Amino acid sequence: MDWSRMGPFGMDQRPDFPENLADFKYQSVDENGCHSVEDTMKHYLMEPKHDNVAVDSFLGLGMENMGISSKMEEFSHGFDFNFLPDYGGSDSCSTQDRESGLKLEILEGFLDEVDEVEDIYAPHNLSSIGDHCLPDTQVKKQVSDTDGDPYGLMNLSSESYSSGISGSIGLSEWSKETVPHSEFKNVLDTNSKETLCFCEPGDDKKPLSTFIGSWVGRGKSRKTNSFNTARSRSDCSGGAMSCVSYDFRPRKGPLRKHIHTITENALSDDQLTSSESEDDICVTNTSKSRSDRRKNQRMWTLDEVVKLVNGISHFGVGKWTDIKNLFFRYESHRTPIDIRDKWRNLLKASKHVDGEERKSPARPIPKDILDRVRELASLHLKSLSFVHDSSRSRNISRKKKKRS
DNA sequence: CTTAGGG
DNA sequence: CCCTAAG
Repeated sequence: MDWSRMGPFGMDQRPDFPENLADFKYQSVDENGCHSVEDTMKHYLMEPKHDNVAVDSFLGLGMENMGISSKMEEFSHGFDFNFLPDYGGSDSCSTQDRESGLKLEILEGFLDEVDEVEDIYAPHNLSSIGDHCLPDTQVKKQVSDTDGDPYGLMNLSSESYSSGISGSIGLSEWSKETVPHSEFKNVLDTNSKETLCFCEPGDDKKPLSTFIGSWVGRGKSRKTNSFNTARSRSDCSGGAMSCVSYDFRPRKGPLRKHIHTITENALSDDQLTSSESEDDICVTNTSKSRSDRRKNQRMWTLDEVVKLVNGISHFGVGKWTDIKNLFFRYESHRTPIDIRDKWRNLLKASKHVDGEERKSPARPIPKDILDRVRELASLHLKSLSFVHDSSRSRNISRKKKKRS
């Protein structure tokens, strides 16, 4: 395959591209005049392949302005596309799994049509949990097969962290990044993916009930919001491809009422006993004191921090929504704002390091990560000043034009 | 809606 | 983590 001609997702690997057109047809039966098969298909066929992950935004530097876009090709050659999920189904999923998954997807599609309440999902196939955890070993092997682990990521991941790290990109040292395997899965795999959260280490471990709870969307227009990619790629929330919002964080105001409605309709209370759902249920007093606020606080795991840093080196500083959608898609908490806040804190921490590590923070951030934070920060500043300079030069040239 | 900044 | 104002 000629990878150089492909975007990050590859030609055949659009995450939301239906694998089986015949099956897909069934889904698109539409009585509300939403999407005809043809329309939807056209949509899929015509749209650019990867408007979400622009290669040239990898460095967050607006490289096209720096005149290195011509190098994009050699750039692409440098990529190790191993991090891409295999949508062709050659390794992790048997064809059988895939088919049954698809059929269930169809059923869910119907349910989705019937039920306005935002997407309640059951896993396609619980047995697929194993399948999805399985690539772990391969994944790790890949990492060690490529040139190692410059940021000690492997050390950060516990043994059971099966979403793992599935590849690296052969750029300069600083921009070498890893992309979480689980983040790149097909929409069809959505639920099995949520199961991957089981395997995540640290205090973020989610019990089954959480897992169930997070099938319930947050409601509101967050549907397209938290699933920005869906909106930008094609409006799949309209019918055929159902998109899930995993945002389940409690909110003040009318939204809370909505969540209650959903949960009451969808799940019995004893199913909602996990930490995450508890948050939703318990926090009924709308006016929270400052200490109560902390109840919602979820410590950032090291893995999350790494993901954040990777996300920033991927999209650049400020692309919080992009980072959320790509790297934190299945962290139901962690809104783009949270991510931004964490970055701000990291920045603070990275600046403090040279003085004395004041009061040795409870959860010290590894030095290499802080180094990377600093690197990215300085890079961001550079790009800012670059923008500034270019805009200034533009203005100057405008003035010159005006004169002449 | 998304982001930045302040609390 | 939350709130608000600005693009």
